[in-house]
Amino acid sequence: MKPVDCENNREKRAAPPRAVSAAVIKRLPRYHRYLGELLREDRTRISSSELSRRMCVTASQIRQDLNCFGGFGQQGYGYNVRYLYQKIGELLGAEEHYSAVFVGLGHLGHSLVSSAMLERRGIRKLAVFETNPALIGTTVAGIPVLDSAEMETWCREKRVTLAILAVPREQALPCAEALSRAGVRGIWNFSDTELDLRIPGMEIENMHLSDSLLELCYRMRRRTGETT
Amino acid sequence: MKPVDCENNREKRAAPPRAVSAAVIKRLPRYHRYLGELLREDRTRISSSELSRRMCVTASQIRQDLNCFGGFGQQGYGYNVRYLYQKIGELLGAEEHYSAVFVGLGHLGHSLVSSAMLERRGIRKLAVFETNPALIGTTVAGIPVLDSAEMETWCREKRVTLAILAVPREQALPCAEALSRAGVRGIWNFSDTELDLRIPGMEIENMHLSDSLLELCYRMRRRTGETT
DNA sequence: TAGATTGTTAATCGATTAACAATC
DNA sequence: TAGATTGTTAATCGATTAACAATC
Repeated sequence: MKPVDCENNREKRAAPPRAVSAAVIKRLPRYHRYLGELLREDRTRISSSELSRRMCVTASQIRQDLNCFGGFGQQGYGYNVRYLYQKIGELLGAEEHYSAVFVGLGHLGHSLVSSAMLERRGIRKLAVFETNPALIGTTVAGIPVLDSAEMETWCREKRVTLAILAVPREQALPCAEALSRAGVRGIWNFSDTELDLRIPGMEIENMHLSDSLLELCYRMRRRTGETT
Repeated sequence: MKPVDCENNREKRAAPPRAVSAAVIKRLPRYHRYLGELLREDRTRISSSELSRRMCVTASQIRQDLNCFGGFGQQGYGYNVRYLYQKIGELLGAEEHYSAVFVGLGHLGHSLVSSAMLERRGIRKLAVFETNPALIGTTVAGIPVLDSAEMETWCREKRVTLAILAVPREQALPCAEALSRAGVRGIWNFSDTELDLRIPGMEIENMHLSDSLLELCYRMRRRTGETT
């Protein structure tokens, strides 16, 4: 596609600085992780080539990726570790202070509620929703367990933006729809089904544990096969 | 790279039927999941075009992907659901009956031990390893909790092939190395660090929960940004 | 200034899609 | 046989890598 040379064009470019591909976005958290490590090692600067060796990617790719978001580096010097970490963190919305609820308190749900990861990302854990009456009214890791029946109204009132979904497959879609109606904007989905395409306007990240395990099994088998 | 036309070439081709790309492999579990769904709906046959509509991919891609492993379909008919499900299941090693151990009994480790997913894939859960003396000697979901100090010897003796790693970051690498020495062939890694490149000869599948969460946060922020 | 290293454009590579001949 | 749909080759597209001019 050739750039049409009308005046508006310049404006358009400014707002969304050209669409960033999904491949690049998927790599951002990894950059963030490695920069965090460098920070812990008290490194102040790093070049794309040194980082590339650490991360086992090409230096070209690092420079190309980072440049999607603007010039974070400095010619002849490299990248300032703290600054770059900070910038990527901002891109990732690590400092947005989202409000989150959990849906489903099985083993997995329980462990996610108890995890410190969300706070570390500045996410507030407001409540857990469950259908089991034996659990409603209790607290888990200091978070109140509420009745799923109240979920939609409650989330709308509290302006919840993020939900962590760990319910059985059958309940996943109805739950997601209720969350969508309540104005929730993102779902981190641990239920073993896909919601992606069925709920327009909702950002969904599917954590398919079993897909991941199957992929591992495939690679293990393939490797054995090689020796045969 | 041009194929060198020596006699050996033919033989080489036969054994690994041409390398299958990582992109294709990553898609296999998803095909398996959708076929499982069709099976539950008692569908006997499906065409690539109908499946493509369901899965929101192109029919071309489906046919191309499946053909990496041989002709599973039939011209003019499509694919037999049960047969295809079975075949992909075999590819994924769903029926290999691997022996697995768990390492680390934090919240996440606990929920993984308690999950029924592994049995469903025909994987045997043999033991959990922990350093906390208060937990050693107990059982979780019927699985004995053993002392991590015994891990290497124990795994070698029992010919463990798969380990599920859910330990703090610092312990991840030493654990993985011990497992490698014990002859374990694959690690499903839930610790927040990468092992990939440091342990040759071991298949590793990293489940980076926090990377996944960060990616979701990025997309949520981006979407809000669009409206601005 | 000279050396280093980025930002960015051009070349390469691989993956996806389209097209169609083979065949059930 | 005619219709449908795969298997497979060719065309397109996008992502990665290489190269180098800009510049700190």
